[in-house]
Amino acid sequence: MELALSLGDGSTSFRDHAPVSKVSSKDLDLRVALDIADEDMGKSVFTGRAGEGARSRVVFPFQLDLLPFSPVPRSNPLPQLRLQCLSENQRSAEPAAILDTNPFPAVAEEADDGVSQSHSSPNSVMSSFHMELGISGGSGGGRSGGKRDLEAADAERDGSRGSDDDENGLARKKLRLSKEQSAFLEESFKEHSTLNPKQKLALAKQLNLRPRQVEVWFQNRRARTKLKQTEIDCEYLKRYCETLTEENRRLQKELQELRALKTSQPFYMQLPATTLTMCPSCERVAAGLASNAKPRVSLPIHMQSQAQAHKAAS
DNA sequence: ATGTGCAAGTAAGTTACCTCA
DNA sequence: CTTGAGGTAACTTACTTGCAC
Repeated sequence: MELALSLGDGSTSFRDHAPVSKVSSKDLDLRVALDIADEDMGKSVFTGRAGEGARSRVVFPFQLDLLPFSPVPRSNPLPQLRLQCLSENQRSAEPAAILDTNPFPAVAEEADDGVSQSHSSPNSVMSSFHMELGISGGSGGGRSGGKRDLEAADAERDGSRGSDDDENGLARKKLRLSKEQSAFLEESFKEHSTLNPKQKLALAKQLNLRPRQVEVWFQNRRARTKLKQTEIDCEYLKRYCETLTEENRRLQKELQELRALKTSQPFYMQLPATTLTMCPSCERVAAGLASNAKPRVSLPIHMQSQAQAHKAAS
């Protein structure tokens, strides 16, 4: 058993070799797999304008296994996030299946579909979307509505926004997407977490939603993904901290033993440190410890900068 | 080549509605 | 029936980027 432990300096390229760091002991089995094709992907996926092809393809399967004490069973693992920004060609590809159980004709691409789209998802028993007249306040529920120009611009942009609602004095009403609509959007999100206008229109048409609804759904979906990832990161850091604390405790104990050994058996301690190692069964020092042992635990790349900053600060 | 204004896109944060225990 | 919590659709704001001038 090697005792080398480090936060990692980020020099390890996860791209070049198997991105797995593993720590094993009798009470710990922690495995982190990280595959990042673009190191600053965390930013690059969600920034910049979609559909410009600047980033042809970013794939980052993120897998985190925390065993055996993880509260999350392996049968129901934390979500394995696999987000892709597809190339332009892939983006333009039409979804294989068409899901449209709506008896009403799709009018999502129409310029001023606000009212007509109030029929959105009439097939859904879950849907509560209906435009109620006579609710005071114009734009939804006391909202300021101070951005009329922007909303108008948005409406003009994709022919979907609530300006027409406002003009009609219609309050924001919450649409509950049907299971079919949600499932289809989820499938689409798996293929690409951002949409170009063409895809947005196509999805809206297929699902009989307004393009703005599809856009909002993807925005919220990305936010949920990020939130979930943050929770995962937080949980991992927590366990990582516990591991470090435990290792620190063990090293302190070992140090005490070595000091005691030095005073009682000075000849034994004349051996070079590189020949010392630890017996895996009794966890006491023996010969063979590598002085240049590699770090056995490393953080995911996207956490390393934080850890280093923290390290530097302390 | 550089600066500026605009349009379009996104993330982050917030609000409001709906469902359910 | 009421209520509070949680989920989520819709919205606002701030920022970035690309393009035309």
